[in-house]
Amino acid sequence: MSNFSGGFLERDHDHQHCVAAALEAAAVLCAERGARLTELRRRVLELIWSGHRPLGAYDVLGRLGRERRGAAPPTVYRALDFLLEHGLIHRIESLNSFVGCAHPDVPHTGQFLICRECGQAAEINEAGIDDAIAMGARRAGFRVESRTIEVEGSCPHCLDKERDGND
Amino acid sequence: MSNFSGGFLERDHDHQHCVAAALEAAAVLCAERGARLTELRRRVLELIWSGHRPLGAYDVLGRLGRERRGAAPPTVYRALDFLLEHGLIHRIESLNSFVGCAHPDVPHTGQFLICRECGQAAEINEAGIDDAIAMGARRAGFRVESRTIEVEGSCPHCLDKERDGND
DNA sequence: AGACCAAATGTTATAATATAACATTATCGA
DNA sequence: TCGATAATGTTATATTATAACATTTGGTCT
Repeated sequence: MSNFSGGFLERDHDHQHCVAAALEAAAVLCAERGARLTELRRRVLELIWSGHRPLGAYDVLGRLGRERRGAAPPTVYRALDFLLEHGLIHRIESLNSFVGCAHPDVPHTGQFLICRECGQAAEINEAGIDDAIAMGARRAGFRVESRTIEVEGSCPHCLDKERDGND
Repeated sequence: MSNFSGGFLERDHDHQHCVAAALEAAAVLCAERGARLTELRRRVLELIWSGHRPLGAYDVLGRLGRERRGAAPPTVYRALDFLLEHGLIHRIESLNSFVGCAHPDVPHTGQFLICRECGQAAEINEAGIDDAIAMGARRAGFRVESRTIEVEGSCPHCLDKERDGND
């Protein structure tokens, strides 16, 4: 599989289905692990999946607040911690925000392409990146425990728009 | 050059010299560019170079505050912005902190190995990483504008200590 | 069912990181 | 020296994140 997750990587993206599939996968995975995907956690995951755009904790809180009284920062951060622990979402360090993971079943650390125009983030899975990091670490005698790989730029869709505006 | 910058990458590290060299390089570079490396900016750069440990803005502020009355967050953030603009420091996204750049003359985006034990960060320059990212981006039709590459783990020095404590 | 325990959530307060907006001071070229 | 511009000072506040303790919920054991 060369394409990995959603957004601008796919030509015809059925987002309804994409969200439903993510929620279903999460349910299955939590059941397998005996982890409790409560209503709150499920709802936070759904909000994060509402777009392929990383969402900040306070964005989530804002949307949640309208429907659940008593929603406060810890409400959201605890749900996010749970989702992170189970690999259901990734944190985007450079944006202080969170995005859904399409392959929570396979342990991995994310590699992200983030569009500065439209804000969408796509997760890729380029073995060469991890290989090259392993190489660099080996040279330095360094033991790798986790990686943060976040690439900013312009997504194909926004590049097209740019060309239409004859750039 | 396989080693790139300081800290645990070098066997015998003369830190006095390392800081002095960085400050001198900054002075030269700013002179060339007609940029003003003021006393404040120079001092902030020096504080950041005080170790190969990324320093938070408020750490810098704390140290600065003792010697300069009227130091406030904007004081520090403005100096940091200047240093970032001129490539004299890098921002470590995953730590919300800042670390000196040993090669400000060569435009590049940093690749960091960050030790969870001792907190030191080393900058490496592994062409294969950028190549692999370029490959992944090309596959996705994505134009790369900047990269965040931060690898967490254990540095050789801390791995040694771990073994001494018969791990 | 009832009692209990642990996990999840609610609630209040506050810590840590970052920026906005406007006032003052320093520097440099004309 | 004057005036423009850049740098810094100052005050206030926005944004992101966590601590600490109270309450509720859900499952388990008898």
